[in-house]
Amino acid sequence: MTKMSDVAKLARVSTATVSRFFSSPGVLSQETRERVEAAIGQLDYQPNVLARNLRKLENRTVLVIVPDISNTFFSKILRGIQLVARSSGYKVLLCDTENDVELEKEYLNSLNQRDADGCILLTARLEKKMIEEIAVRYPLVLACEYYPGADISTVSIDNIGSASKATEHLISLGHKKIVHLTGPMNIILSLDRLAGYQQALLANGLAFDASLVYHGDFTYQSGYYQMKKIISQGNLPTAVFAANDEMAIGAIKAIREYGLQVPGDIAIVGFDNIEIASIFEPALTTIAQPMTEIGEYAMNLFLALTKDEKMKKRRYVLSDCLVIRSSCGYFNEMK
Amino acid sequence: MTKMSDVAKLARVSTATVSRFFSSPGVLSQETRERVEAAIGQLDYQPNVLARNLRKLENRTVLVIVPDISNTFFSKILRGIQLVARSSGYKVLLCDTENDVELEKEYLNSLNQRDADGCILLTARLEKKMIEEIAVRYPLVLACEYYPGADISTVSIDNIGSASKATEHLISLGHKKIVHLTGPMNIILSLDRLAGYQQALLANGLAFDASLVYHGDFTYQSGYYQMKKIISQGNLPTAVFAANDEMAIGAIKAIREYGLQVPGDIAIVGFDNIEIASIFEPALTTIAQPMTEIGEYAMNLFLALTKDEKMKKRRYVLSDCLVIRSSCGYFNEMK
DNA sequence: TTAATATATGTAATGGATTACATCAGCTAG
DNA sequence: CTAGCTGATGTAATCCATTACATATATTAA
Repeated sequence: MTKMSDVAKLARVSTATVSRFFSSPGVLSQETRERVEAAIGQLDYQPNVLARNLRKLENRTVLVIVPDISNTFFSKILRGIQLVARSSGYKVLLCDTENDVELEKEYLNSLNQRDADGCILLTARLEKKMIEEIAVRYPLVLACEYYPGADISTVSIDNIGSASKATEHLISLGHKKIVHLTGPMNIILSLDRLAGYQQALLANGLAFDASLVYHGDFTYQSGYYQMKKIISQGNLPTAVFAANDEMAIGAIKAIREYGLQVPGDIAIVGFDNIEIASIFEPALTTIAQPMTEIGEYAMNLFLALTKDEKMKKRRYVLSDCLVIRSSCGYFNEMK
Repeated sequence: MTKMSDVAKLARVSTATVSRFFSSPGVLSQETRERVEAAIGQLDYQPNVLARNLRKLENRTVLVIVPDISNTFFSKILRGIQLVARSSGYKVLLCDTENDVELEKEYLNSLNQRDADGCILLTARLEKKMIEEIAVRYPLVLACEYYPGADISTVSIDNIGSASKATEHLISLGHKKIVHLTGPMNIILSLDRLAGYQQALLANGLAFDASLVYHGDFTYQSGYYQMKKIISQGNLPTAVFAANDEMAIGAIKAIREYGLQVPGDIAIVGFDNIEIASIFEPALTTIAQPMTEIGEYAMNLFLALTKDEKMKKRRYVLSDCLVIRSSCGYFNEMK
């Protein structure tokens, strides 16, 4: 493998000059620059990143911790991260935790070995204190989720507001008995969506009934089984607000298995607007999160933290929107 | 950040000894080992991977080039790769090309800068010759796809055989006019599935009719639009074999929009068995690929190549199976 | 003309772990 | 008692690019 000294020798300059050719070509005289360029071309030289990394004590890599890559919601965010990463010469180290908190911890520890310069977390199940400590030592950005009151850079949407918006949509269609299918209750995002649901009920003079809240874990399966449970208990709601699209789709499947119609018998609203939401039948009314954009913001925040150690932490709240399709009968009502 | 020499000083040994504590603790005397261990604990020392990488000229990283992470088929394979990677101390550098061949080339080039020790390709759109050249210099594994006649380690299923199996299933149900929705025709996998389709027709005395072959690109959208085209042309088939599940689902959506039934009017078989295949209605009959396993095999092959430069290239063909659900009316026929 | 400044390039230390080789103590065999 | 070996540890070169500092030359100001 050709190294810098080979290029230097061929171009009759020092390695310092070759190095400058890459980092600040402007300072070289035109003649030298051309000689170095020719030597590089002739030897097909490419700098060894390993050596550069050691010298600079950085490695232009961002650890991205994802709870579940097979969820398209996260993979779209990843795509946004990667987009920005690539254009600024950063690499993306993928860590799929499969929802395992221990793995999350393990991967975060690899920061100490300098496997990456910092990280972007798409999940936040570890104790706040632990994350805060890491954020002091390394650039760290939280996307989608957040820790209330923590001094950590964050990108997300207003989960409370949008959950409320989704619920109000159902209320505006005349629904009074609305079930909420939550995500895992150990993450803030699920709590926020539940809070938004409650808020919408109260704002519209409906009583909050804890027995209408069922807990899922964001998988199709949990939506399916929780919905079966609801139906088999016989206390049928007229609408369901699911905390994500997967669960909404699982719920629809369960409803259909009991010979009921969506939205005829039960209306459904989801959350996230993953691709299948528009393709599934009935097409899902849902809250559209700007997934790629969340990823882009997260990576940009990360880069900012990298450059400016003492940067004040920022919290971005991106706007989402309610996408009305057919799963809650809006169009039927309009007829 | 504590370094090895700090530990060495505290333990009153040389850095060589500390290094040996990690690489071959057995050679140290028990007393030394304990002293070093204590010093490490006291200073909370973790070796700097950057330095180790430079010295060893490796970085325990595998580049994984994925055509589309938001396709759950690929994300499951990624999961398999990551599983094995983690247990053998390797990191996964993610490169989503979004089906862009230029990006594929760009990412592969980063091997020359030692960003990774080698790579696993889940796509193979570049010229065979180029890939072969890279495979000579770095460990390289192809998963899912392959280049005919190339000396490259590969993991895949028998696409011809399974496409044939899928088509024969339709034939066995009495279908004679079967449309095939292909993937992009510049990849071998699509060609193989087409070949399997033809093979099944011929083996069963049905003529191959090129006008029944429509080209998609593995997206929902392409399945949807191609199917609309087919129907609007009026020359209706009784069955469709789609080269992947996304297109199959898109096709079903189109069929329904024309007021037709699946499987009543048109039966459908997909390919891959992504998660939504079992949840969608009608649930999709499809070829189940062992996705996680493909990933695991690929990573294991990669590791083998890493250890043994001169290893003979291997080609693994994993077994798949036809999962019969309701999209082609098998169960109806049984009644 | 000389001092001061700008421009271009080189010298060599540096980042932190790894490892070939050297050393030394203690032991065994002849 | 000595040559030869084993086991434990140290010394120092090495991986390769970066960069603070030094040097040399050309240019400008006074």
